[in-house]
Amino acid sequence: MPLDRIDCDLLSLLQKDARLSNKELAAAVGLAPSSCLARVQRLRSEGVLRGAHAEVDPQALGVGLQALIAVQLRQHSRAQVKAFWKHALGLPEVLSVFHVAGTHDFQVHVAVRDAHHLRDLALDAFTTRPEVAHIQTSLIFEWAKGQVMPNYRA
Amino acid sequence: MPLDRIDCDLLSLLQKDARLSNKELAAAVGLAPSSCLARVQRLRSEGVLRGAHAEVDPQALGVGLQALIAVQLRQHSRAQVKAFWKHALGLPEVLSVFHVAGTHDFQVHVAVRDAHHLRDLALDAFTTRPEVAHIQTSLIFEWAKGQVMPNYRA
DNA sequence: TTGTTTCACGAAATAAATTCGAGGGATTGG
DNA sequence: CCAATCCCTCGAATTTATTTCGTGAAACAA
Repeated sequence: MPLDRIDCDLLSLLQKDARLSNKELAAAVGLAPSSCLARVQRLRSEGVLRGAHAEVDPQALGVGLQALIAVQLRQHSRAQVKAFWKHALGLPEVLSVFHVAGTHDFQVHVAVRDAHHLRDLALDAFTTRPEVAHIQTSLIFEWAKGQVMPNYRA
Repeated sequence: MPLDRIDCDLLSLLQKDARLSNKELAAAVGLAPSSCLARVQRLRSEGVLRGAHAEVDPQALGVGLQALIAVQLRQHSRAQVKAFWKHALGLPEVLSVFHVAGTHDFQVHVAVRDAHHLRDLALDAFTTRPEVAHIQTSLIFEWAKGQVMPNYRA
């Protein structure tokens, strides 16, 4: 199941705007709506297309500050890694979690109300955890996402 | 323009699954389809809902490796920051860019084919840049996104 | 009270998604 | 070389959803 050029175009278009109608999509890739639909359904059933998520304005939700929190664990046992992973993903303030190799073990992207909230979060949800040895918080000035996942199969 | 409980429910549902039909959405929040549509349209026109993006399987696109590249600039002039920002966002390998305050100036999330590709990217697109003083690359073992942007207005 | 605003509803009109049968190439096997 | 098969496409018909619009009820202000 290789991806041909039309599949790639579909993936690219839907990553930029998942609300494109099947009709618009079909026109954009030069296919009849029924053929286009069949392709998109195939991509979904194969797991290449995993879903779609709406993007909301953080400020409208009262998010005034975002930060990256670098976390170092005390030990690198599988149990501790898993425990922290689950804990972090369960916090409402957490937007995403990276488990990384390097000087730190995790980078956690958080969205908070303000500096006060960030301090409380760091102290209550990170520093006090038994598996956490050390954290280092970096304020985010600006944050942007690339348009699409690169495609190395093209 | 305050967000009431129904607005928040809509935002939450659409962040989890932007492909929900208006009909399903209406049923989920207990509104008639026409009323639900009016709310979603209002949220869009107000800029609270910014759009929707499909999620694709990185492996299906030949992405075998992801990394976080921490970047330190030589100087912290506005010109250098802006230059690097634009450069990074223009690279196809870049998924997102964080401009941060702290020991580093940027964290760049990249998706590459393999270790070779990562080395080439680091050397050709980061280290050789005039405004870059130093980089530190961290392999990503695992990466997960939280479900929704937290809502501090509720 | 009275006027005004806001919001939800449902029916009708419009438009879209989805199903299905059939035809055109290309590849495979005889 | 021919025939059979497969894969993908198309377009019309059907089903389903989106969108528009007029109405009316509740909340609020004067």
